[in-house]
Amino acid sequence: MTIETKKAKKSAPRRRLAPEERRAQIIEAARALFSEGGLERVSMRNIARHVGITQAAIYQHFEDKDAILFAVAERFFVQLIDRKTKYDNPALPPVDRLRLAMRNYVENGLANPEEYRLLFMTDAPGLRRHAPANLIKQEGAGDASGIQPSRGQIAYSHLQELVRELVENGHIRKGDPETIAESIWAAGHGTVSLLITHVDFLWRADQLIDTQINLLMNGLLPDDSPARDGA
Amino acid sequence: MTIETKKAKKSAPRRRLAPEERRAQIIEAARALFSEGGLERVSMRNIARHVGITQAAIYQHFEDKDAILFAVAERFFVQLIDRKTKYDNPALPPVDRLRLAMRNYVENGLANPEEYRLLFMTDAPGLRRHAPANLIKQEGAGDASGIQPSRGQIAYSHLQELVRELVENGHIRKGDPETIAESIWAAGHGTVSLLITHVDFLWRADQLIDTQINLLMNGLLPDDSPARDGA
DNA sequence: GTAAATTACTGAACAGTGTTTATTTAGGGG
DNA sequence: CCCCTAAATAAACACTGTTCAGTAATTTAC
Repeated sequence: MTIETKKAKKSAPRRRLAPEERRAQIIEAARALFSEGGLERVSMRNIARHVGITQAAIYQHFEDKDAILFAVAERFFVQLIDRKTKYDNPALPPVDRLRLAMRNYVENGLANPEEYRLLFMTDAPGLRRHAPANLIKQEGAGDASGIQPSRGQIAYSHLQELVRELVENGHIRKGDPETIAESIWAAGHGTVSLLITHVDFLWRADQLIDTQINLLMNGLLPDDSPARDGA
Repeated sequence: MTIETKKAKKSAPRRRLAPEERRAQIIEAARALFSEGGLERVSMRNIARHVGITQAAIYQHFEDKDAILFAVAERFFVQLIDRKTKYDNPALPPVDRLRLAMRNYVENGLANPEEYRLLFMTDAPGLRRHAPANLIKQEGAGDASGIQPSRGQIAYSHLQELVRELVENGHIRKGDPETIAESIWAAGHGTVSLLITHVDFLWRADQLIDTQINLLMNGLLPDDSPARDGA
């Protein structure tokens, strides 16, 4: 109760860490906060509190908040690609591979709703500023431009390639592969996006996912295809 | 330069308006700000500035910010339903009506991207708190519960009814009408949602929309339907 | 016509946000 | 051992939504 009380709150001894270690701590704290409570819970002060430093110290390691979020978001694509290479089998009939790819996409989205929302449903030009190039699709991708593609671009290019193959070999109706790939993405994205946003809507998720995939495949496959229907 | 300077900034004479008039002003200001610069531009202080009052005065007319946004959002559904009753024709073949409905939905979404994002892509429990009931789909909708449906529910019920009719009359493959309606919504939503979010992606929007609708219809229609294909 | 009640409105404050600045200090290299 | 780089801090800025006591303009009551 003395006048000295003001000085009583002595600041904790300053602990200096190797940049890469601190960086990892920050990303991990952000990731944890993010997937437990969404963007709303991720504030610079909150991250700093969990790491044990002050908010301003973070700027020593990241340009701004979006740079942290971008680092968190990249994990999503890593997972998506990991799961893809795990479940996909080039020996399978290409049509089945497309089915699997859609399932994989939807399930990965539903399993990481916050990351999904951040990457695909938020108008985040700030976020995209930190991507090596375009987050998803790159102009003149495949050419010899020096920029290395982001993980999002890699993931998308897998779909592009698969569709191109399907069209070339006549496994699906003919059409512009580029547009068809976009359509497939849109169908999958619509499903994930609605399910994670309108949680009070009375979805029967499994049924919706099956129906969505079946409808799309039915629309894509030629009438004489043996893989048709089922729905 | 006198000491009086502090008092020099005389506050403008206080103009008191009828509540309904002020309310309309606030909604209009919010709507204008919103559709020109998105949610980011809509702040209580910004709205207040445009109306010519202080931010605190708004709380005399709206419980909170979400209540204003809800009022803005309702306009979207009004438009959607208006356009529907304008372009839809019960005399048309039901399959064509579904095509038109999808087009209408997509175009209305693309024409009002900010409202679309707010209503369908944002996790806004606060917004939904102000809806008379569920924003879109109501448990036991159609029964004699006293709650009157929101405009979103009305719009969605139009789709439900159309699909039910199509299934009953065998115009599309059989299946659970509820799930099929959800699938159709998901396909349309995916398209709108991607187009308005990933603006730097190199879409060919018109082509995508056509393909998406054709794919879906092809998936829905029985093999012997004369309305098939085209894509 | 004047007094009383109602309420739209103001100004100031609170706790939070992302970011910037000047300053301190920890820890490794010469 | 000292010095210097850079990681960390404290404090501030401008913004956010919201609350609250007090003021003043309009409506009601007599």
